[in-house]
Amino acid sequence: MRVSGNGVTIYSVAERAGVSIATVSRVLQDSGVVSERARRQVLEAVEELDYVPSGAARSLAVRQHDTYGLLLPELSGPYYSELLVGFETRAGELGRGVMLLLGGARDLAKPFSTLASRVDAICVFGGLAAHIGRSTRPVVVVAGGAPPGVEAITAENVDSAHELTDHLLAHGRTRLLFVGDTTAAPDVLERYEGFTQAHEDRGLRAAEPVHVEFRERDGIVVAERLLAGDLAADGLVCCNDEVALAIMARLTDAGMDVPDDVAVVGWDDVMTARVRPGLTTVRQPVHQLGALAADRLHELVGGAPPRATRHVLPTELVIRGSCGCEEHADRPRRSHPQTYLSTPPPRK
Amino acid sequence: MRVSGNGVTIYSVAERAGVSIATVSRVLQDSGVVSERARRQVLEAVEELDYVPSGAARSLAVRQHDTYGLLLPELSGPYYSELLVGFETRAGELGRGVMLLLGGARDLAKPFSTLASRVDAICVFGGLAAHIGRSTRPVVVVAGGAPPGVEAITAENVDSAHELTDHLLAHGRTRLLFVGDTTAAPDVLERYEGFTQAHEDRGLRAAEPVHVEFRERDGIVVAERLLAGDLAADGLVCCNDEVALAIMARLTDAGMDVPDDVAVVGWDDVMTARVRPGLTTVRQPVHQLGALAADRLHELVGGAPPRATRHVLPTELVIRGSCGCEEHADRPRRSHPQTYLSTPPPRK
DNA sequence: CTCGTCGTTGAAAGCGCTTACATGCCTGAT
DNA sequence: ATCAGGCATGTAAGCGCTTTCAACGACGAG
Repeated sequence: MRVSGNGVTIYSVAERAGVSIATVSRVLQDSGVVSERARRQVLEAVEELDYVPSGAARSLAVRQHDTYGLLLPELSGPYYSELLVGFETRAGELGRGVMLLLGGARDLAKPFSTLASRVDAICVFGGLAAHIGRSTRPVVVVAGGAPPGVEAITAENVDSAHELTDHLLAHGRTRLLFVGDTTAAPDVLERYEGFTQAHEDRGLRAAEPVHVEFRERDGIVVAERLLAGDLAADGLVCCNDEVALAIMARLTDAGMDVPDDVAVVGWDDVMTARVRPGLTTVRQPVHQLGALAADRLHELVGGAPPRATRHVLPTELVIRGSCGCEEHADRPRRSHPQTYLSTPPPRK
Repeated sequence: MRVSGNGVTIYSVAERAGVSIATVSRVLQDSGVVSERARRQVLEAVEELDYVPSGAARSLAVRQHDTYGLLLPELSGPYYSELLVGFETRAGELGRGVMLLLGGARDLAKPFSTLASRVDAICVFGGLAAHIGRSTRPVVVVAGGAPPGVEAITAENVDSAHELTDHLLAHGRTRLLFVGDTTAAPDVLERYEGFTQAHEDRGLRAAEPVHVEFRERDGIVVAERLLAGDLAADGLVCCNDEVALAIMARLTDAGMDVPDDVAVVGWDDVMTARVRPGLTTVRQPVHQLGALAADRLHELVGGAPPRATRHVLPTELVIRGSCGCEEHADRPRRSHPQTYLSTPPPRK
C-alpha cells in the first residue's frame, strides 16, 4: 500500500532540473549559494512535478522535528482553547508545528510516547504531569507543579485565592464554600490553600472543598445541591468561570439572588460572555501562558538549561458585582434580576 | 546544536540487549516472532537507556507519517473546539497523531506546505479551502465546498435554513434579517440560500444579508445597530449561536423583549450555556463532522478513491423559546414557583 | 602562460529505522 | 545418523533528505 506522497522525491526534481540533489536541497532550504539559473530550474521542476518534500527525511537528516507537542486534558470551555491558541501562535512564529494530544479518558501511555517520538519537546498541562515519565524530551508543565528538574509555568494561585476569599469575608460572608476538585489539578489545590489561609488569617476555619469538575454541568449539580439544602453557603469560590456562571444561572433561575442571597466568584476571566451581575473573578493570562510555554520549549531545545524555579505569571482580581460589590454604574442591574449571557454595554 | 533525543538509538539498545537491531525493531513494533528471552532483554535495555525512538526515521522507513493535519481558522467559541475534539479523538482511535494549524491572520502558504510535508493527509475547514492548492496529500474539506476531485463533508444547510426561516415566517414575522458573512464560508452562503428560498416560497423577498463575523463582539455590533434604528427587523436568523446569543443579550439588556419584540434564532446548538428564552437553533453534528473527516482521511490514505459527492450530515431543528414558540416546561422559567435555599424541595 | 581564487556544483556519507532475505539451529521423521 | 522444516535471529538494502568536502571552470594577477 503506497500511500503518502506522489512518489516525487528530491531525486526526481534534481533529474528534471538537470542538477544534483544537493543543489535542489540548497534552493529549497535557501542555504548556500546557488546560481540564479539553477534556482529557476529547480523551482520550475518542483512546480511541474508537484513535489512535496518528505518532512520525515528532513527531520531524520537534521535530527530535529521542528515540532512541539501539547498535551491537554480536553478542550471544553474557553480556557484550554485559549491556552492552545497561545501555544500554537507562538510556535508558529518560531517556525514550529504543533502536535496535539487530548487526554480524554483513554490510556495516555502509548499515545504519549508516540508523541514523544515525533516532537522535539512537549508542553504538558498541569493535571497531566504524571504522564511525563522519564521523558527524554524537554518538557514544560503549564498550570501546575512539575517533578524536580522539569520546568513549570503557572499563573499565581495562592495569593489571588487569598485575596479573593478575603474580599468575600470582608463582605461579611461567613459560610464560604470552595467549589472545585483539588485533586484534579495542582492549580486548584493551590487556590484552596489560599482559600484556607484567608480563613485562618481571620481566625476562621475553611470548609472542605466541594469536589466538582470544571464543566458547566458540574456547576449545575452544585447549584441543585444548594437549592436542595444539601449544601449551605452565603458565598461560593469557584474553580473557574464556567462553573461559577452555571451555578449563578441555575440559582437565579430558581429565584435566588446573586449576590444578595449568595455571592459567587470564579476564576479565569476567559468567559467573554458577561452576565448580570458581572462575575467577580481572577483574571489569568492564559494566552500568555501558552505562548510562554512554547517559548521555553524553544529555548530548552536550543540547549538552554531548565529553570529551577517555577515561572509564576501574575493574575489580577477583577471585581464586578457577583461578590456583593456595587457594580459600576455603567452596568445597570435590571429590576428583575435575571441572568443573561451578555457583555457590558459600551462605555460612552 | 545537538538537540532532540538523548543519543540513544536502536543500535545502542541492540548492543545493550545483545541482539541485532532487527530484533529490537521486532519487539518494539510487535511484529514478527521473537523469543521471550530476547524480548525481555530488549525491553530491559530500552528501559535502562531511556530509549525514545525517532519517529522521523520510522516514518521515513515506512513512508508514512501516521499523522493527519487539521487546518482551522481559529478556535474561538465551542464550534471549532468540538470539531477538533471529534477529529483528534477519531484520529487517536486510528492510532494517528494530529498536527494542528490555526489560520489566524498570518500567511498560510508556507505553514501549509510545511504541514503537508509532515502528515499523510489533511482536513481543511471550509472557509480555508482555497489554501489547498494542488496538495499532493489526500484532503477532505469539512463544512464547505471543495474543488472538484476533493472530498467534502458538511452538515446540511439549505434545507435546515429553509425550515428555520419558514418557521419564523409562520410565526408571522415578516421583516427577517440574515446575520452572517455569506462570503466567509460556503456554509453560511448555503444557509442564506435556504433563507431566500423560504421567502420566495411564500412570495416574499429576502433582505440582503447583514455581514458580520462569527464572534460575540460581532453580534453586539448588530444589536447596537438594531437599537440605533440603523437596522430594522422582527426576526433575526443568525449564522451561529454565539452571535445570536450576543444579540439577544444586548437587546434584552436594552429593554427589548426576545422574542416578543424580535425573534432571534441561531445555528450549531453547541452553546451548552442556556439562556432564557431558550435559543431556537439548528443542531449540527459537529463532533461527528470532525470524526468523519478523520475516518475519511484514513480511508483515502489507505487508497480508497475520494467520494465524488459531498457527504452531507443531517441536522436537526431545535425549537426553544427565542423564535416565539411556547417554551417547553422542562426548566422552570422565572415566573414559576421558586425554590429557596432554606426550603428543601419536597422530592426525596 | 601559469597559478591562485572565487563562485558554483556534485559525490557521498550519514541520519535511525523497517523489512525482505539469508542463515543457523533444533526438532522430529525417515 | 540424516535431512526436511520451522523457528529465531542477523545482514543489509533502502527510505529521502542535509551537509561536508572536493572538484571544477572561469578569470585576473603575476
